[in-house]
Amino acid sequence: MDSQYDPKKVEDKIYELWEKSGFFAPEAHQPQTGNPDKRKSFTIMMPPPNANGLLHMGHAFFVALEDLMVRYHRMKGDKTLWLPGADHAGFETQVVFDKKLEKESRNRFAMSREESWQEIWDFTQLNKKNMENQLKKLGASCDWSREKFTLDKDIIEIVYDTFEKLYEDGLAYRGERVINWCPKHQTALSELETKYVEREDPLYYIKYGPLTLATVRPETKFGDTALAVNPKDKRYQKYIGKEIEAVGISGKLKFKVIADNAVDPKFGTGVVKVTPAHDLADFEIWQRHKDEIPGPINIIDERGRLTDKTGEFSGMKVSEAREKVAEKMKEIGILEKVEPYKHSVATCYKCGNTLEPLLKPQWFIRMTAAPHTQNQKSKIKNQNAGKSLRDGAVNAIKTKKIKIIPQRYEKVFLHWMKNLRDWNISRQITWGIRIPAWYCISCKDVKINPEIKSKWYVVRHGETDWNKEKRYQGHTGTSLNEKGIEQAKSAAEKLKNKNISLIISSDLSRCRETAEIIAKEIGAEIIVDERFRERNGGEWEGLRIDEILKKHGLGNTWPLPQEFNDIKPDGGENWHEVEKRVEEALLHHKGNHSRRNIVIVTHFLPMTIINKKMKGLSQEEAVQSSPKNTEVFEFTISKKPCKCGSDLIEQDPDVFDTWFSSGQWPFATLGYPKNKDFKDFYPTDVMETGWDILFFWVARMVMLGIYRTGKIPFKTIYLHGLVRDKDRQKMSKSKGNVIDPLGVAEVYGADAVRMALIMGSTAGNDPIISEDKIRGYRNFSTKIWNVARFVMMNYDPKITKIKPKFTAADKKNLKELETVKKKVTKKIEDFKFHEAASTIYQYFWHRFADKIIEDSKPRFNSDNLPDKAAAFETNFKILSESIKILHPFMPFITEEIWQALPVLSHTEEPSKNKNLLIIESWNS
RNA sequence: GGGCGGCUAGCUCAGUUGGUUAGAGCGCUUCGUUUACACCGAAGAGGUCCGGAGUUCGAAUCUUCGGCCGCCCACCA
Repeated sequence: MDSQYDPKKVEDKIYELWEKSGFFAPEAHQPQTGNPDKRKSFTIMMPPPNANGLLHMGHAFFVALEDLMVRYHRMKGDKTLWLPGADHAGFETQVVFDKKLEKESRNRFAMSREESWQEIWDFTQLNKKNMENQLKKLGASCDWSREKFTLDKDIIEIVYDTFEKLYEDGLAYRGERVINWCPKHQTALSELETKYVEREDPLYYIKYGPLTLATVRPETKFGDTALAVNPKDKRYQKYIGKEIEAVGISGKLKFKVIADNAVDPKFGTGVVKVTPAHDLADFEIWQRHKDEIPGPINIIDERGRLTDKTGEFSGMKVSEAREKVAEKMKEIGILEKVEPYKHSVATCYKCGNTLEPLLKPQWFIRMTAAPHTQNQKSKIKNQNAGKSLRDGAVNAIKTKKIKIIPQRYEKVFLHWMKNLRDWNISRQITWGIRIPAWYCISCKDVKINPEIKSKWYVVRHGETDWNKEKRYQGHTGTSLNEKGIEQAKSAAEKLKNKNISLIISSDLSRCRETAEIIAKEIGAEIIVDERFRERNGGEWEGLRIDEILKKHGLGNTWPLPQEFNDIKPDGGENWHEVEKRVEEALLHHKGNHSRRNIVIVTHFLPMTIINKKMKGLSQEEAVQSSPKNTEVFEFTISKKPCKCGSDLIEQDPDVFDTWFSSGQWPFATLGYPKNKDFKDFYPTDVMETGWDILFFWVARMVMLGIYRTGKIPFKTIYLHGLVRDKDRQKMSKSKGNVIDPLGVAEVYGADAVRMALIMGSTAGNDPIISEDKIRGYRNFSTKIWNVARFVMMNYDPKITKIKPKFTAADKKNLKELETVKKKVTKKIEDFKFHEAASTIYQYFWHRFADKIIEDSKPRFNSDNLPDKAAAFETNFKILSESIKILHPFMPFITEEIWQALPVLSHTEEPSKNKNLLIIESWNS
């Protein structure tokens, strides 16, 4: 054995040994005693790291804590499962990806949904792979065979079922509401994703006829629909219910004055303007006074610019418009005064931009309402049935079914629960689980998780030279050019893996060629139907489009004017005739092939017509959405036709808030409700995670877990803090104080990093880590190593066969070891990991190494063999027992030493340990 | 506007239901190579436990008032 322990030489080797043994899986290890079927289970769901980057110290921290518990319970003989996973992390990943695009001067709004999805998918898969390796380097003894990704098929199915159940219970609804909108990321955010920052802004006092009101947002005045005062405010009694006339920027205005309790008479002048489209409070005022005052007027768009309803300010950014509007008000004399004013402004927690309250249809979850039906699917009978999501969770905490460590967070939890608002779960980004809400194309009726009969993909042929030269090409058959062939190939790529068995093509060569290229890729049969031909141009064939337009006295504008469609050229067709045959064909094929996923390869005009027919568009709308070469239109046919008769449906474009799906993690990963794992491991035991996601994640897991399964998702919530540097600063790339856990693990060993994270950190408080500290525990590794070296140096198989004569001190020392073990056990059970760690650290170094071993040294020099044997055996016992106790904290070095220790026997020949330390019994 | 946490050795932190002389690591001082380890050992210096008042035989610990630092929550136009 070398005088110093080299983690680089052993860690990978040891991890491989563990992994190959299969003991990370709960069923692999059967304890020597007791009925294996009656074993207690111990389960931790690993908080799935976001698959959008590398692991940082925070991850290393949870690995240290969770692995400690898991290894301890595994050694205790529990059926121990630590289930690893990765999170697609919707918005977070989208932001990372958007930044990456920005660097490459691209942006997601210019990409198709499929394109950006695929790219993010590849990106996350790569990260996921890296993260798995990193977790292994840190020694995580999780069951890789059960690893889950939040976008796994089975997880998505469970998430969909939950959504459907919520919908049927009346707890999920689509509502038009004022939501927080980030103009940079172009998506709605939940209450939790907003960060309020204190800001000083001008407070404008504006004259509205006889009244004056104070506002920080004069630019929203175009969206005002009323004025409001407090009903008890004596000053304004005479105006309540009356209409007042005011001079506005764009002429005279009339507003009704209403009375609402939300108005604070002490603030400003006690009068507020009501802008229901751009302020949540105002929106709610409007809802209470729907009959009296006009509804919302949208005057700010998704990019944070004023809309065309604002006249000269249209297109301006909000901040710019604010100044301009105020100037104008000053000009016309309605701006009374301006005061500086401190208030908090909602900003995007990611980019810091000011959020715009906008009115948008979104899906919400009711947090405080009881489910209004007990649908057939919910067979769960328990005390939480019929309770709101909130009440179920509150109940679990109050009755201590779920304990939070540290306990003070129970209060925080309950307080947050008290103030819950409905949860917006729609996000307008591509990356995430698409909401399984579908709408009937004609009557917009909502269908959740509808059964889909088939999908139709309508594709336009690739480019021909005539297309390129902008010449009219109706029934003339020309071939694809080189670009056209490439286009057809890329269309084929998009249609791969869609289970398509039939291609219906126009018989014209450019379509047939496109169809053949697609068929070659996806392996479907082709049938031709000449009714899908392009409009016959007759005398126009081969002429340049602009010539044709000129000849008929039509302007050369795009889209082509209606008159163009109505003309019937000599020997050709007009729009109407094409429409007739295309519709006929469509009906025919729908009758015959509606159960199959099919591709129709056709032309510009027939495709426009199909789009019009399928989606019930007006001709004008259809023309607006005309296809480019090889563009694909997708149609979904529902198994069950809508009440209105149509069977075409389209899916909501939005995706779920990430936390909606990860909120179902504990039961979804266990395959609720069918999988045996669910029975075996749910409720899980400990949810170990950071306090910063108590509301985001933990609260949602409690609510959704209870709602869906009727049982709490975990018994104990252990919250850890945020890892900080030695100056108590948050670690961040911009501060340059980030310590890469894998980097330091490489130098000092994963054991040292883990120990450094656990020592001196208590639940709920921020742990402090520095390279010095890690170096300190590397030194401890060396100490352990050398103690083992010393003990084994005195190993002599001949002496071990001699009956040892233990001294009183030996007995006392062995007794003390037992006490230490009991203490460590108790501390672990009580979730006081740092105390457990420091107990064994203290004992091992300053009792065992410094005292017991030192005292034993002279005994090895004597010829008193029974005493020598006793000295060795005492040391050996303390060493091997300490190694065991240290294992959950420092798994690698302890396993390495364990493997080097012989099994002591007074009778038989000594042999190597057969067991791996990870499954050595803690109790014996 | 509510609420939470922290304040203990030069630094970073522990400190169980109130109970001897308040602990550890790092740092500092002196000494030391002996059957492992200098990534070590021995000895040592270093404290008004944020401040005041109270309860108690006894307070770092409980109560109360105040100070500073950090954080969370809340539809302040």
